[in-house]
Amino acid sequence: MKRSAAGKAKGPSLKTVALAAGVSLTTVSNAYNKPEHVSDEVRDMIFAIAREQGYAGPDPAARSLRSRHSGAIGVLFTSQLSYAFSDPYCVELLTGLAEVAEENRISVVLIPLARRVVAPEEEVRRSVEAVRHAVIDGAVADGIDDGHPALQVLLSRGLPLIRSVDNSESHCVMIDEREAGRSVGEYLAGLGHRHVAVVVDHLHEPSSPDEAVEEDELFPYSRLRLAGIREGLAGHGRVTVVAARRNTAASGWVAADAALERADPPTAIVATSDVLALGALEALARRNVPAGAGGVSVVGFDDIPAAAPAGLTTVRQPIREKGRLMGRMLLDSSYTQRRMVLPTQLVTRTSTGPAN
Amino acid sequence: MKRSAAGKAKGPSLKTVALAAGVSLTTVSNAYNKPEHVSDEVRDMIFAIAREQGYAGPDPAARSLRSRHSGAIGVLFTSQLSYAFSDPYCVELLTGLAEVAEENRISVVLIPLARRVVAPEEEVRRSVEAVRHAVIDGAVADGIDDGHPALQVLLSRGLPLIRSVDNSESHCVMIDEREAGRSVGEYLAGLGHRHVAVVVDHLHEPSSPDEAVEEDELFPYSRLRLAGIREGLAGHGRVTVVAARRNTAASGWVAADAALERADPPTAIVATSDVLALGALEALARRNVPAGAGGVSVVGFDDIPAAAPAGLTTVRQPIREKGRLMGRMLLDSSYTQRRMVLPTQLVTRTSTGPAN
DNA sequence: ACGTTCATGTAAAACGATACACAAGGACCG
DNA sequence: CGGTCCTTGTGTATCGTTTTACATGAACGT
Repeated sequence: MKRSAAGKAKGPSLKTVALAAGVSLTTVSNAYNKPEHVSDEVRDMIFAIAREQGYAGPDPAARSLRSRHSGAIGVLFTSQLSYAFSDPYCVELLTGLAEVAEENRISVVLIPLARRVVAPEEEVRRSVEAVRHAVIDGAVADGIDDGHPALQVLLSRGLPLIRSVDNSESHCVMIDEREAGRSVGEYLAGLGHRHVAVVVDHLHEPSSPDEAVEEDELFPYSRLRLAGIREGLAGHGRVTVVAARRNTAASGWVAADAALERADPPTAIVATSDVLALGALEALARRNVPAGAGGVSVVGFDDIPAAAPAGLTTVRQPIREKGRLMGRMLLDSSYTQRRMVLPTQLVTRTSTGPAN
Repeated sequence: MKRSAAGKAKGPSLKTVALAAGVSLTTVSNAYNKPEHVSDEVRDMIFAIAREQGYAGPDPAARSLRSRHSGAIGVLFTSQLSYAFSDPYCVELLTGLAEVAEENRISVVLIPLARRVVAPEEEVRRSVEAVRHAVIDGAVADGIDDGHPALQVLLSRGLPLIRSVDNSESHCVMIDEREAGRSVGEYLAGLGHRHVAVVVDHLHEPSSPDEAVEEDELFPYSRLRLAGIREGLAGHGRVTVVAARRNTAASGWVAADAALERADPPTAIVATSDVLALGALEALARRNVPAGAGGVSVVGFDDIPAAAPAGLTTVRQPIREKGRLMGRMLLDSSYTQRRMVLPTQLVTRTSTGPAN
């Protein structure tokens, strides 16, 4: 098994295999990609020689370059990957997307994005690079605000993009965020609530929950939900906005606690996500204030799996289905639809009741 | 803004930009990749022309082909992606890995693998294809049994691979699964348990929990844990093995229930994962049998986040740290270590107590 | 004034595969 | 027997970069 050490020791390639097999480049390529175009004998012979040379099949990068597609799609996150996995909403969406990707035999590339508004220049540059370098055929971006430079790059690369916010320019799968908020406002107004605290998920991290909230800097969905809530309350009640530092139960706890601490505490707390709302429930529990009837009402959004066990009233949206649809819209060319609005539904549980 | 329609309408490329800017290909390339090698003036000019042409920067596939690296690593799962996200162990591991990937500005490609032993031929072929086509610089494979064809492909592609099972041939970050099992066996023996049911996560789906379990077909970790448990009991007690169809609480419930239904019910149930163990707790609750002292003891493995709230006795392993280390071993070239064994620790909670 | 270094920039050769157009030899058909 | 397919293959031209090695002129110390 001695090997001649002459010549440069380059790895095996289609060429070396073709040479050894005495067939053309194309034939070897076909053996891998279009087995039906090559006779069984020749194909087996080629594979045997490939194995012998330690050739693992066509190089994916070269294939992608030449064929102009890669068999992978990207998922853009507004946050760190490491955080995304702890967000039930993200996980659920990703699950739906992954289902479709699997059906289509496509793999999924996770790409974290910096938060545009506040991220240090460096962060943004970094996420643009990530998108620039990603070998993908398209992407899904959830909850990323318009004009994030990374989206621009994606678009100018000519890649299809599916989003979850309303935008006439790109395809999207969305819910009517504002309407969802309104249903909550109306519901609370109907229960007699006159002062509602809204815990919002903030784009940047405010130094304290008391800091005035710049509504420009909210995530698109937070802004719309907040607007909807105000609309739904329609003058029946006033709103105090409290910012959470991050979309975690702990942050929700802190923010809700600050609201309850006020001289004029609210009779209801709405959080722009269930995770925050669960934190608010925690805040109430620690203060021995009951949630719902006879105490302070709490409402969330999304109806993540943990909401029901906690008795949390929330606005349900079909998260997993949303992920699936985004995937289909991206991968299934028979989907001609450009824009899809999914239904939402207020699910009342024990965390809400009439105002005290 | 009329455009000459002559010539083929190909997209912009380094070449078109270089031509329009009156500089060489290399210079344009450098403007993107080695900004310090190009004067500010020229660079800005190049970017301006690029923007004008709608050029989004060097093509990732071509870059990968030429430079021989892609800025992405793969994660191989034994299961469907859609399922992996609902497995707390996976999520935790992924989180750790993602942290490191982010630090290194590397993106993560999710690649599902078919279960080798039983998967239909087609499934295996499909997962091998997925690995073949993935544009990655290396991969992490957790809990995948030796000799899975996809691993072979990866290896013959010459990609670095980090695994979580003991194998002298490849780098790995692991725990001493057997020892972990033994600690449970010894613990239960010490508590006086003489009959222990072990709920194992099975590679294939047995038709019923009563079916004889082929230990060859267990996941590597299940097999080792089971062996460890036997060793720990060391003749003080006997073991009944029950197979769960999948690694979910529901399956754990069914399997545990079957064990409890026996003529000679066990006094303790060990499950090879916390998820299964939580299902076992559920089974006890439904039967109004207390868990732990005065009832049936339940032990799990891994100490996932949900274990503590449930009072589940379990063998803790530093899952997230494991993910981080796998990532570092793959990405940080200063990590020369080939093999790393992480500590485990039996964490006793309320789900265990003396045998009745 | 001379060699050395630095800052810029250039030219040409890979990188490894797939698409496209076409060819040889049978089979088939009327 | 001539034409038309079908099967199995073959060459060759790209795909769009990065690399490697080299060129140019200015700056600089001695």
